Amino acid sequence: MKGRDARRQELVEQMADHVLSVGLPGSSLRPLAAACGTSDRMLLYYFADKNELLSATLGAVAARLTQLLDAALPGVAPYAVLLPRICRLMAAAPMKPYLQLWLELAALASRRQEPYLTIAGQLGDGFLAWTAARLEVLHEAERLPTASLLLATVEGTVVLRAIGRESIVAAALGQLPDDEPSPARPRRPRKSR
Amino acid sequence: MKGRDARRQELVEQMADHVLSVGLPGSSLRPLAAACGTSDRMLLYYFADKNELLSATLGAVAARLTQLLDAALPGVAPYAVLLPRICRLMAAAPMKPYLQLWLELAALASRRQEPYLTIAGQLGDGFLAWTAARLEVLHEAERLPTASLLLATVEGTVVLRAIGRESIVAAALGQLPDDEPSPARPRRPRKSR
DNA sequence: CGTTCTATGTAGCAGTCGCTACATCATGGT
DNA sequence: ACCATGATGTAGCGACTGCTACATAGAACG
Repeated sequence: MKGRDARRQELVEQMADHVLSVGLPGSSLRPLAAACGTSDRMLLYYFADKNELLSATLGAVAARLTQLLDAALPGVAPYAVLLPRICRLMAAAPMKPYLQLWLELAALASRRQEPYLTIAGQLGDGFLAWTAARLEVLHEAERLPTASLLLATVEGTVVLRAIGRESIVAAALGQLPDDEPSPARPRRPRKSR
Repeated sequence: MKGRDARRQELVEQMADHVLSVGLPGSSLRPLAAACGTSDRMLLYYFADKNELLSATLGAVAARLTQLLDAALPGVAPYAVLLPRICRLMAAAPMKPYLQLWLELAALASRRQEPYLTIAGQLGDGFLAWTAARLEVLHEAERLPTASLLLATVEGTVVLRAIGRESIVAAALGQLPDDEPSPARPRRPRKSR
């Protein structure tokens, strides 16, 4: 009885691993159960149905992502610096599973399917808050609009990278400083460090 | 014998209708066949397998999208005007089925699955070319980087709208002119204040 | 006329999907 | 000692998946 919630949490964490590695299409009950070392029968013993099970799992994934993002980029920076910085963060290997899942969520949310729409929406809000908190801004009134614009652009680079067009991302960011706000712009990064 | 290619084309167009209305998840053989008034048996008579069938269908969808986009926005405009203009175009009703499909494609492409990766990549290139052609730019060298940045931001707004966050899109575009490049910026158009 | 080729129907295969009915076993409270 | 409860296995259902084997009708062609 008391172990029940604990067991649920164990399962959720293991399912989160699985969902992150194979995504939603590979997350039917039997593979999920196998990844937990149990049976589909038991998953539906601990969870009412697949929807509840997936909601819990995606919640856990979201929590991990939040933690991962909070750990990265502790500093604050103005728009022109923050944008390429976040884009590079999103291109890093540890983010890949999350972003693949994120796109699957977005596609399902686009068809207004629950629970995906709600979960994706919350994740989006979290993203925006995280971005806004890291944005250095002259007037407070600019913070949310600027963070929104920044978030949109970052999301766009995620899509472009997903379809194998890193070149477009690079060209887009070429419009902006590499890292520190450098005034003149030779595309070659400085060799010293 | 010769009617074969014509028949294939008929089927492709009808399947394109169906895919646009229900997306890839609802596009298994039997529903697709029903939408064409035929049987799964016949689809696989005209196409080698589901992959070939889907590739052809998505190609037709891409052609329609290209036509639709070329018809819209004949004019040329600078970055700050073109961005909100394209974003508004993407928010228009006729674009919705295409963008839902686009996100599904992006999600599959993100997992490097063929033929989706290739098709999505080509669509992305088309988008970029289309954007670049409509961008008014001071120096030709800026065209591609600027169009890339614009495209990324537009794609981002598509994602944000997909997850039901039109508010974020609005905030982001609030950073930019509504249509004509007007210098001062009271958010309420034209009226007194 | 007879044959051959194209188009189509009917049936079904082996697999997966989410989900459930039923049986069993162990444990712990009374 | 008995029984209730919780945990788990086994088996299966009905629907769906992509795909195929077989049969057949009709048209084309010799």
